[in-house]
Amino acid sequence: MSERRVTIRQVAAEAGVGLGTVSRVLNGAADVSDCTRQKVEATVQRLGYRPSLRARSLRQSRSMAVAAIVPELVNPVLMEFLRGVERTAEERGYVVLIGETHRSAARESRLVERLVDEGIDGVVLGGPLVARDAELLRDHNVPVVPGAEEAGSTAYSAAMERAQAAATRRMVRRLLELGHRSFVLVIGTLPRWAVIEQYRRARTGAIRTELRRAEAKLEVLSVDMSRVFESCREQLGAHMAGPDHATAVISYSHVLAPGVLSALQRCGVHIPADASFVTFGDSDWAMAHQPALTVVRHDLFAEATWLTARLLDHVEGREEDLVPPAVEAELVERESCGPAPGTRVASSTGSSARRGAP
Amino acid sequence: MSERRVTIRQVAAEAGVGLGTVSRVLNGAADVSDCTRQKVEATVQRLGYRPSLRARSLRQSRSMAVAAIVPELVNPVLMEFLRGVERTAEERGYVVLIGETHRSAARESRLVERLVDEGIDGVVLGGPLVARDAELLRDHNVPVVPGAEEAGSTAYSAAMERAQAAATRRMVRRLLELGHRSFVLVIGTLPRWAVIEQYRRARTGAIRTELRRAEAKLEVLSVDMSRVFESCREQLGAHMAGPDHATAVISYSHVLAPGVLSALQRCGVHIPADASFVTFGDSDWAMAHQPALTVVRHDLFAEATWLTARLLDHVEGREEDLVPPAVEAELVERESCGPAPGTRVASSTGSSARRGAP
DNA sequence: CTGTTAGCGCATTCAT
DNA sequence: ATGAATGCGCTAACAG
Repeated sequence: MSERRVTIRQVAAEAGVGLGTVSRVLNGAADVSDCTRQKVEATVQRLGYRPSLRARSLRQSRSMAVAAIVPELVNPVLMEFLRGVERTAEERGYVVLIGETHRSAARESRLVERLVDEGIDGVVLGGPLVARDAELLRDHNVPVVPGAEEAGSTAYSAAMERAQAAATRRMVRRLLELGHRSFVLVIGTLPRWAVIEQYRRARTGAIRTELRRAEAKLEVLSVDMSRVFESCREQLGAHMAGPDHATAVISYSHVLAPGVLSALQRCGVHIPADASFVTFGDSDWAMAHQPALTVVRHDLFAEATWLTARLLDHVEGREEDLVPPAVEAELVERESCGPAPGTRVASSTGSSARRGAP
Repeated sequence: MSERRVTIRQVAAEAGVGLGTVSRVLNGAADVSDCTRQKVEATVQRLGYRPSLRARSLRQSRSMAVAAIVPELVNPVLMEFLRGVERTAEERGYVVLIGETHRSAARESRLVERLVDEGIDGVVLGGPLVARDAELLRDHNVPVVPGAEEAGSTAYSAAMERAQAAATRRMVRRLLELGHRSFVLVIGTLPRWAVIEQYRRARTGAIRTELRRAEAKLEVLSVDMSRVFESCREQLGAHMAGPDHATAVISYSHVLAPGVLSALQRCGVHIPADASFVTFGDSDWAMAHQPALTVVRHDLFAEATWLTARLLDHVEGREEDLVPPAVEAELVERESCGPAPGTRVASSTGSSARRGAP
């Protein structure tokens, strides 16, 4: 129907009022007479006028858009994160630009530059940024959550790490309690600025500490993320064929789990009879797997929701310093963990069995 | 560092050249002397100047941004779609706005209006749109792929439907060949404008046709998407308890599969001994499941890639009418399908065994 | 080759 | 309460 974009001038002309008046009506300014207001609104309707957000953005230097930067979109766990961002942004009238770095510093830089040039209102991070990009953002006064770890770490990321570490420790202890003494941790090879690097440190640190204390063995296997299945097969095949192979297998990431499970099966390792299995990150599939998978679950959706709300508060000037929510990370025990082969376990104290939907 | 945004004027002033010259250098116009070009570039560097994309957008009425509209982000299959869009958009210098309708008409409308106002360059659809929104887009000359089905359907969606139907038929025939005569199709209850509605029609149509021809029984179970696990348990529990329960279970969607599998297991149904299982949509988890799942796979990533490329070609004026690619949909046979209980099967002709990563 | 002018569509001063 | 002017930062069309 409409040939050319209808502008605010046309509305003004058609309604026989001044240009600014239309603007006032649109923005719900208080001081407009009911008479003119209705006249304008009618004209707006009739002409099918829609204000141009880019003109508005240029004028107000606010774009009502935020960006979510994540390493990759394949990871369902990061999807949860993205969902959380999208949800709260949408609720508050913002759109979200998706930024996938593909774990490439070059792409990340291009992306961040583009976002800055776009005049984005803020960015929420699903993973760490290389220093240069973080600086660029800071130099252009683009708010970022979680905030840069100036002098250590922010209250939020500290809480997050603590939660991760705590759940991880519970997981390891439970495994030790079940008699396991030989562990293998399967981890994806990643560039130095890996997925939510803070988590990584928290997790691996907790595992190492607990295991050292119990004088248990830990082998770390790095698999090639670009060929997870094959790589898992090779690495685990070699390891499990060895004389004293692990009886407890920990998958560092939700995306790794299928590869690890598949490899284990091909090695003829039965879960949980021959070995126990646990992974970070939960999903319906982990629940439906047979046996159902024990996981360390972290509610990234909730986290993203909270972070985004915080970002938008900041953007909108309203600096309510919300207390960080209880960042939840929990051990969900299901069937993939059992006593180490040839072990008799007394009781399963301290286990927090959960089965609810993820 | 930078107090205020540095503009093109400052660069011009600092470099001692005209305003337009800087613009020319920035846009790589041919007719600039090397001398001035270098002078300008140096100044740009020194001042850390970054052109404002919103000003540029306003002027050129092109935003270099496209939107991807999907019903939901939870579905990993739609994620694949989103990945495809993001990938090719990024390659060509566009950013992508994510639009999640949450399967709500109201949200969809808000979203589309916002996108139109934003002056988006185009939108790629991961699901159908309500008529009103499609019109709004059309009225504002926003290109959309897949195109509206004017007078039936576009060449593309026709090809897509054909591919879906063909793979679905192969799947059903294979099941019949294995001796199954009683089927159950588990499907999510959705608003009328469901996920990629075209697929749905293609799939269910193909299933019904094949089954009718073979005089086999089909029961359709609708589960509540908001509580998949519980709903599956109830529905399937009731059905499988009946006297002549199905021996072949088809899950309509990838997100449904975990719920269905879990319910089946709780019913004491062993796969594939007691019943065969197949789902639409593949993933690492489907491969790693025990038994590994037979699936009808459709490469949504490839599809999104192609669609987006086509959209951008259109946006950029270059109207190369690419021939639709061979839209792949294939039956991937794995271990979750076997002969119907009490049946002896001759050979497994016509089966296309595949095991590659998804 | 380069400087100047005129808007893109809007919100925001100012006057009235 | 409202109309008129100013400019957000940029590109395009025009002069020189």
